[in-house]
Amino acid sequence: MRKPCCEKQGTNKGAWSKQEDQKLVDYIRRHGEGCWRTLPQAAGLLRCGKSCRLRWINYLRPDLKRGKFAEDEEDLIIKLHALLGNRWSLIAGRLPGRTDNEVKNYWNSHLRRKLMNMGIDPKNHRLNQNLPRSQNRCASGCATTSSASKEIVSHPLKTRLGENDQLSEAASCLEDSTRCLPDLNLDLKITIDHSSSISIVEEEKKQIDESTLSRDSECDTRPTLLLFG
DNA sequence: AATAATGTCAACCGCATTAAA
DNA sequence: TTTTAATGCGGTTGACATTAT
Repeated sequence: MRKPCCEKQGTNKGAWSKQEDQKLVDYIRRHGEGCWRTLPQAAGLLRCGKSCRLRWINYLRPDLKRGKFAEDEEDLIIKLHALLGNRWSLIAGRLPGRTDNEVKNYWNSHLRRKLMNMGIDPKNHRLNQNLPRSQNRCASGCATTSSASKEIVSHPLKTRLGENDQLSEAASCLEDSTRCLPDLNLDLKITIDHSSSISIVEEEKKQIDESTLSRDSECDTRPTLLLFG
């Protein structure tokens, strides 16, 4: 049996009080982030380190944006989800001031339903076959209206058994979309306002692909895709 | 006005991954 | 190389708010 992450006896749970927040913020301002295990005691908090970390990352960090998601942020989340699946921390990493928890909650409460209403399966970003084509729009951002020009370069996507099935499904969906949605420009290269977002995504996908390829290198008929918003 | 249903979001839990010994 | 502890991540839960009946 695995030990608990930290001593749980006598620790508080549930919502944080203002005083607790203040103690945590003060401590991190003085000593910086890290060493979450010892932080609670050092900061005079009756919380487990995990709880402190989560509170800081999701709520107290000064660089958090909070508030309503902008339309271009929505677009980006949808596109990144199509590429990366439920890798919320990766997705959130491309949205300055947003946390993985926030992105995940927003996806589950807003975007998922939005896609479903558009006749799109939010799991794999495929068009729902039951709806007439005129009602089907591409999930990967092309049905949105953001004015910002965007680029998503998808690296070769391949199936990794189990956890990454979503990736390959999304990839094949994107591939399909070139055929079924001729108005979608999947040619190559546009720029994006989210500064370095795409190049970093590209890098991360490369890493995913590399680990994928190292497992099954026999197949190399992989599409290179690029989406326009 | 009261109650039920539904939505939202902060926080927790358990597993996976990484780093250190 | 193996073991162990710390940290990170995604799924899930539960409290509270809002909307519908």
